[in-house]
Amino acid sequence: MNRDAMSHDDMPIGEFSRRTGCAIETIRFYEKICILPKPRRRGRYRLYQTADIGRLVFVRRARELGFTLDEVRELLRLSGAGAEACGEVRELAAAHLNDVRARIADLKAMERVLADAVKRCAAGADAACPLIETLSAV
Amino acid sequence: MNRDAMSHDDMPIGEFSRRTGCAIETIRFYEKICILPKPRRRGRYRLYQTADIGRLVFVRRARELGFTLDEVRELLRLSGAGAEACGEVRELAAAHLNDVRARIADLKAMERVLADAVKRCAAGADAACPLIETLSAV
DNA sequence: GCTTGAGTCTGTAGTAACTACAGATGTTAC
DNA sequence: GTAACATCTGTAGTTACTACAGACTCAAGC
Repeated sequence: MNRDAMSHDDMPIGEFSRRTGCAIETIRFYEKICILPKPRRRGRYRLYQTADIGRLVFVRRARELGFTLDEVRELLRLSGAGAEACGEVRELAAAHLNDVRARIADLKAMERVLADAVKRCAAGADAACPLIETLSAV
Repeated sequence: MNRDAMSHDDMPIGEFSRRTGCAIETIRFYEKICILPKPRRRGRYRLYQTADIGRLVFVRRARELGFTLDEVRELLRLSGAGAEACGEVRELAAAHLNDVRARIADLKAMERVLADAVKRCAAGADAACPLIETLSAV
């Protein structure tokens, strides 16, 4: 077994994990669902290269922005397609932005109701618990 | 088989579903995980009563406010415990409210980044796609 | 040479809160 | 009688991981 099967640029999954901030299990998971390509191996051990870091960081950032993995797949495809894909990317992002805004609106509605009930509860002016009353059928 | 096993107040799951706005499958699911008690049966068919509606509506409202089913279980327990449980209810709700606010903050951070990237993309002043650039490693 | 510890491997199951069937059985209307 | 509808049980799918179990590999120390 040739030790030089591993070049100076190669790193095992642990280092790849540290350098991308992505958990080892998540890396293997991304490989299984084809978000990341199958890496070279040295025996049964995966070998990653510095150049692979970019793609995984891209994926993690997209996830942090709330894109689903299906959307991330699409973004990865478009990111390799050059400038003419920009319109499609924008459409995807704009749709996702709408989604995010809708979720914010939903959460704000929850917040209003909760904050009001907690406040009334803390004030203690009500006979029954205002929170339980809010939830109970009238 | 006595048809009067069903009293005038009894309803089958379909009507219970319509009157609570909760899907039939969800009702059976709630029963399985003990959010709802096992109802009486007429043969193999479930029978619900008008009085059962309140509990399910309570559950659905709590869910709409973003409480988890574990929290809902707790709320149900506390709602039967009378006025002295009010403090516990408030604590639970206040913790959940914090959670909701944290999620709003996360989503707003996403919104800012996305909105900015979409705007720059639409302006078209950049050479590369600003959205892809945002996601790519620097 | 042997052990110990760290790192990695595969594969499976668990999480949350449903949702969507398949395939059987029961009830109602005509 | 038969067709249409309602209900039944049980299982599997969804999302994006996370957490093992149990095996294997490798380098360092004695």
